[in-house]
Amino acid sequence: MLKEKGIALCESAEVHTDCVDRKRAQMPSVETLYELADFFKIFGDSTRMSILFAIDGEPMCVCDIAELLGMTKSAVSHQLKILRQSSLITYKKLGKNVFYSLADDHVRDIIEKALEHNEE
Amino acid sequence: MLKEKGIALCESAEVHTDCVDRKRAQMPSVETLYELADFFKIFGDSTRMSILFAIDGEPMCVCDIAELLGMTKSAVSHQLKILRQSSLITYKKLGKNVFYSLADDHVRDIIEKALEHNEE
DNA sequence: CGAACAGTTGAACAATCATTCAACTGTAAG
DNA sequence: CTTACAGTTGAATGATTGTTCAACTGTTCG
Repeated sequence: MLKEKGIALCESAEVHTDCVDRKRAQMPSVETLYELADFFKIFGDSTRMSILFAIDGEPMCVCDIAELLGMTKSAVSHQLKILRQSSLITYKKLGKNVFYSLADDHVRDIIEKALEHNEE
Repeated sequence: MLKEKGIALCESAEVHTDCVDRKRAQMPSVETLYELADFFKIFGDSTRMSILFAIDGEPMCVCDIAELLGMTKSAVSHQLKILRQSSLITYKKLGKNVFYSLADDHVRDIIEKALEHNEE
């Protein structure tokens, strides 16, 4: 039964394995999927998101970011470490202060795309 | 001290409040920041990311997605619910099966942007 | 040198979250 | 009607994770 059909919908039990096999061939590697998820995970926290907006345009030191966000320097520093390890931000020491800024424009692009989606 | 300077770097204690105030005026609302973080949080899981790739192009039923990912139908269904609640996917009932597909092209765009970043 | 401030770090705690398990609904077929 | 399969759901469990706290490093300034 159900021998016709090309790539339409999988509707019988026999076709399902075909469907799965076809999909499996198109799927990205497991490593890519994990990297992608880990990448988005970085943006999935309001503190980190706030920090990214804070240091956008003009670099800021930890102390000021903490005051801006109403958080402790420690909490901010922990999140800055995560952002640093993901190469999303860079820093520059100046006396007692450490100034953080966005690593590149790519970060801005992605957030902007999400903002567009958000406004719909 | 340090009376000159325009918008350069904040280097003394007095200027810091200026810097913070300036930034505060440019920051998005707290609600926007939370919405943005919550949006990215959805993508920040490898199972959900895999599901999005699976149903890209051709719709798939829960059963097949589960087999493709090597997971239980229950685990997949739980994640599908989250994706549904975020309006990232839609579904269509056909007999015993429920076929899921991407809600719009916006989702593809964002993932593609991340893939670009990932390949650098 | 010593006090004060900026920043980092590790452990502990609390909250969040993904998966499992079992029970359930609804549809298709014998 | 009854069996079998697809899918959903809620509670429980285990893992992950953000924040707090305290201790520490390093720099500036008196």
